[in-house]
Amino acid sequence: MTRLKKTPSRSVSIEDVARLSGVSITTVSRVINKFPSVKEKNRQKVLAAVKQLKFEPSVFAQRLASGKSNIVALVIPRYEGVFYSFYVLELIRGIGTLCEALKLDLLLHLTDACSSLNLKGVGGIIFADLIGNRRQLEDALSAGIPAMVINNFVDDLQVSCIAVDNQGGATNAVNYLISLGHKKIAHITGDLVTQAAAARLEGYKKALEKNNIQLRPQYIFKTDYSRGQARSAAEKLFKMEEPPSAVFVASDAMALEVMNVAAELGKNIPRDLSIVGFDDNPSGLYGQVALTTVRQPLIKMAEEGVKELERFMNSRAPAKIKKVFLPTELVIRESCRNV
Amino acid sequence: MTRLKKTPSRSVSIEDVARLSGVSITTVSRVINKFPSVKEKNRQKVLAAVKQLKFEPSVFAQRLASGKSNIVALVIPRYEGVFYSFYVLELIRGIGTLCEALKLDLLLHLTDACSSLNLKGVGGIIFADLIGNRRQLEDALSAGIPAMVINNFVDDLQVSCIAVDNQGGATNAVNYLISLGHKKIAHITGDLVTQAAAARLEGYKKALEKNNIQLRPQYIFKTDYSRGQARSAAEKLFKMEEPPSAVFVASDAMALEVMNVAAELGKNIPRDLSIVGFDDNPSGLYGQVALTTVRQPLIKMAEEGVKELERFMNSRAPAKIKKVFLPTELVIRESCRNV
DNA sequence: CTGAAAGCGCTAACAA
DNA sequence: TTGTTAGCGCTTTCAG
Repeated sequence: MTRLKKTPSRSVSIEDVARLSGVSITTVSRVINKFPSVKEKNRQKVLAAVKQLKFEPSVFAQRLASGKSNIVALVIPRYEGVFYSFYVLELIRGIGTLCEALKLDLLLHLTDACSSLNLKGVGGIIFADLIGNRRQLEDALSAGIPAMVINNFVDDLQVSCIAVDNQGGATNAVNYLISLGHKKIAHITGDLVTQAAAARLEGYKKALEKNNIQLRPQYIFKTDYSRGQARSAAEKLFKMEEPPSAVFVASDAMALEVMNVAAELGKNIPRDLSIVGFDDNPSGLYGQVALTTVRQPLIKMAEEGVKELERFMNSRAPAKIKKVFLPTELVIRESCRNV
Repeated sequence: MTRLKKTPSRSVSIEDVARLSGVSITTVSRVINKFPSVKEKNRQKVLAAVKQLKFEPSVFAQRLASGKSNIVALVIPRYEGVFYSFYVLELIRGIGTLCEALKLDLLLHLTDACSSLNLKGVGGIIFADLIGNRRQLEDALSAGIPAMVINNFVDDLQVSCIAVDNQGGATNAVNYLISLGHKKIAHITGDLVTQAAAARLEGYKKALEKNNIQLRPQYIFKTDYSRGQARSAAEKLFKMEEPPSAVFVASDAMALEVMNVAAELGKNIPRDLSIVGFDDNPSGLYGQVALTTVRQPLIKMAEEGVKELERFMNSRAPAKIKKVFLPTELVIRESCRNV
């Protein structure tokens, strides 16, 4: 642990500022906290002293005295595979950038499900996904700490959440393929331990059902979101006696891998296979044929999550709980064709 | 800002524990901080009370009173493109996981170069890369805050750093190609604003020079690490009147894109082109032909960085500065052939 | 080995 | 509009 103050040169405190500017400590505090009641002249004196002394208030003292915290903890379950996904980084990026702007301290917790978080001192918590770590969420809730869940719809707990409408997105994607005349539509799932992947599978099924297309179990390939498993799935798919004419893939990264396999097998996209991905990962634009995909508003989800949490943190009364689904958008590019 | 304590039920403090266990506050504090001098019997009483009351010390009070902080700030420059790289996520993962284990609070700062960090209260800072934000580092240093730089070798500042031997890695890669008989070796660079990409280019040049192979400027393709630019580079490369027989690519992601382009053009890897990447990104394993690459110890770099920083934070005396290069490892797989 | 007392730097009533 | 006075919850001399 580092000593914050060196023994000889104590760092400047609010008292030094008060002395230099000739007002009381309280007044300095008021200026710092932007109380409107301070006389302009004093404000100026204090501000000048602050600048001259390069004073920065001690956050610890502030938090101790006020009982307030502007620390936001972001909890990411460290399950196998999260770290090879497009979305975690997008989420971190979105949350990190907004916290930076809002002057919130972002505490990153990569937890496994069983460890318990040190909740004391954090002002609010954002749970990114919920994979085996519901207990951590329940702990936070029962400790009365403002909490938010993103990328996961939680309907059985009193907590705000903001998730992507994965099922709707998947349904749209498959409906689109159907509208193009496809009947033999496969699906390469993500890791079904995640809510998102499960919902996409559900959406796929719904779309087929609504259109009276019989579901063929052999057209569903379960994976863990990895490129490796996407590759095996694609290889099997192309080898089927009755191969599908289209496939809806649960992530762009996997969809790209399917395209690679196709290229290696001498298949043409979209002539031999129409493909729709999910994510709107920029990588999808770079291939020879641009990938049609479902855009999910990750950055928006991250930002809304932070804003909503901040609302909680600032409201004296327990804020109203909101559970929202963010819509997706089908981005039609070149990887599908009419049949 | 959230109130940490509800008005009615004050959270349990050290005083409650002292009262319940019948000793002084001081003794409780000693037990918490594992002072050896407490009588075993008292220790037990205190520990029992702590458990019964579910007491957790307030980190703010601790920090305020002791002047110590176990907060580690991770500063990542938010420059265009970092967030599409393999390495940032690896770094976050490595650092996050270790901090979790070491009970250090990880504060994530995605900064732009010009904003100044709120350094007050952090116990130590890790700078991941240094891109336009040297001033932030200098500020930290002159504020006397323990700091570390990772993924960037800094030789003109009194600061410990731990970087990957990118130049050596690149040289090895190119030497390997040369040993296979290649003379016409191209290089697709990364974003030369990063030290890593610049060093890899340097290593490429060194290897050619040492082997008396004349450098051909038209064989060097500058990119920003994006797949898009890798694609254009690859397309140009294949169209050259005298195309190279091998290419050293500054990242695996880009190398994979080169392979995609090759497949689309009906070229075979490694028959028509030998490829070496950089990163040992797991994606490199999934293609039809596994990518030969240079493995860089990202997780190790992250972990060493945290450990080194902790050493700083714990030593009263200014710790000795270390500047280290971590070696890379050439991972030979299937994407290169003899000529 | 233990405890009393003095802060750490700031905020928040309450007066003035 | 401003200042006085208590703390916030813990650590740390310094006596005992």
